[in-house]
Amino acid sequence: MVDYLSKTAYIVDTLDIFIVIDRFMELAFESPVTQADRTFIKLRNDIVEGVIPPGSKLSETELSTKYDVSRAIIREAINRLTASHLVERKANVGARVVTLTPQGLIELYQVREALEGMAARLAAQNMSDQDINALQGLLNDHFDEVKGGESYYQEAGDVDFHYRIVLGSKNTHLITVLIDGIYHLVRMYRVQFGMAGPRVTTAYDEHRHVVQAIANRDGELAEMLMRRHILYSKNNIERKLLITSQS
Amino acid sequence: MVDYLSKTAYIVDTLDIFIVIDRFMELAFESPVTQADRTFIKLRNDIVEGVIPPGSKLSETELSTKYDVSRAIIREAINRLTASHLVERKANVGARVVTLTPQGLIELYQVREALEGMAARLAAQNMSDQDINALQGLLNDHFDEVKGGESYYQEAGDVDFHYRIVLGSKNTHLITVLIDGIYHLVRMYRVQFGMAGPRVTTAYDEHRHVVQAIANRDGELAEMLMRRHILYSKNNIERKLLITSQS
DNA sequence: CTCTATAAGATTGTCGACAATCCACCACCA
DNA sequence: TGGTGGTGGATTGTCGACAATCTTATAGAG
Repeated sequence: MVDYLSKTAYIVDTLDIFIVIDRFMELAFESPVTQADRTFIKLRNDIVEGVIPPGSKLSETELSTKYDVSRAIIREAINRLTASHLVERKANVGARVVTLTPQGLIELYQVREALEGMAARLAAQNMSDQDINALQGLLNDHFDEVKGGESYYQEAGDVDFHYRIVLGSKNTHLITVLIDGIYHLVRMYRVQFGMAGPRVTTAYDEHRHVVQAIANRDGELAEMLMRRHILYSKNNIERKLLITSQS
Repeated sequence: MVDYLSKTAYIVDTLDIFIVIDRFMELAFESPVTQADRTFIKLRNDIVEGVIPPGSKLSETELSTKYDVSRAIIREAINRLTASHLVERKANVGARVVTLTPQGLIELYQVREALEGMAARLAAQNMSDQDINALQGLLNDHFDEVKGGESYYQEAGDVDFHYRIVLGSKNTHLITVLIDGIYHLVRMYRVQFGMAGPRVTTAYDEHRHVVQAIANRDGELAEMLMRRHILYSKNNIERKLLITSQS
């Protein structure tokens, strides 16, 4: 039998389809094996989706009955959520879901600008030609959707785009900080402040330019364009916040 | 009695000295209250200092006897270390101290460049005049040391300098990611690869320029200078790595 | 001799109970 | 009435034991 396995890639055989997952994609796909893993993911989702609203107290005993697991598991889940900045814990007092503020959202986007800018720079240097082709293909699919008037671009396509570039940086720290730290918070803000909003077409063009720079292996330009892209997103969101707070 | 307390600052009364600590400095000073806190800090220190060498297996039972606490506490400590990227854990198998590679060090510095660059930009915008004065005072003290030939600048002064600017950004995420995530890893690399090295005078000048840009409230320049400073550090370290690996 | 399957041992995952701490309430006093 | 101190209840922190899983050693088959 052929040895498909190596140190940097392994094969998943599902329904006769072979999928190659390199060691960086592993960081994006969390595969829960233990019960604490599953509970952590459930809890995180309930927090991000607002089922458990911001500022709520997370009682360990209460949650342990609600999710039907022991308190130890809830404790571990809460600890992980604390590391993700989704909850804050005070010793001997308890944990609360973070409260969201416009200022907090701005700070989040400042970190994104720095990290994703660097990610784009590194992606231009480290992505394989194959990955870049796939990324361009993704954008073409998006183009059809945008032209066809379907504008669910933001929610799915935008995430996909940013993920690919971040993974393309091949920088472990960059990837983990963004994917299992910051992105969940961003999603939480999106849900809570109710912004699935448009900004479809311009964002699409910005994505195109970033990919073009990466394809040209121009890291410096890729970083600049990505930073602008995120800055525009931030400004766009700030404008919406002003509008909704006025009404 | 006068109310010294407020939402953003509180007072520590020690030996008749009043120290004002704002909510950002809290993020740098970890005050262990629970036993898990103390064990976490001890374990982390032993890992960073090399008492527990890279790649070691962290047996929960073994550590629980060694540090004289229950296994639950060791587990929590290990979980936190995992969040700090100092150890890696595999479900049902165990945790190991991370192994250090030149490539890993480069990736760390890439993240530092992005985040601390942004920190400098934000510091130029958010630091108080008072903080900036204190920072300049710090540099003057350093100058006397450098001139006096004492070159322990790197280890203490350098850390102090970078901490102040990061805290000056007033960005919670930036601060926590760097201070309780990345800096410990950087220190671990320093210890393990044995580099307390010089590069004193040039680094000092670079620090001066960064502070000058911040004092001028020129965020863009401050970011550029900080990024260059870190890039030079990285190149310097890479050169040393080459030399030591040759000999 | 190599490879596979099984079983023993050891390690991690999970649980419920006990201890330590905090918080709100209430009585008491100036 | 306002403040102070103590007490009871509830919540978190810590522990040891049991269950589930992986690893290693061993025996057997091809």
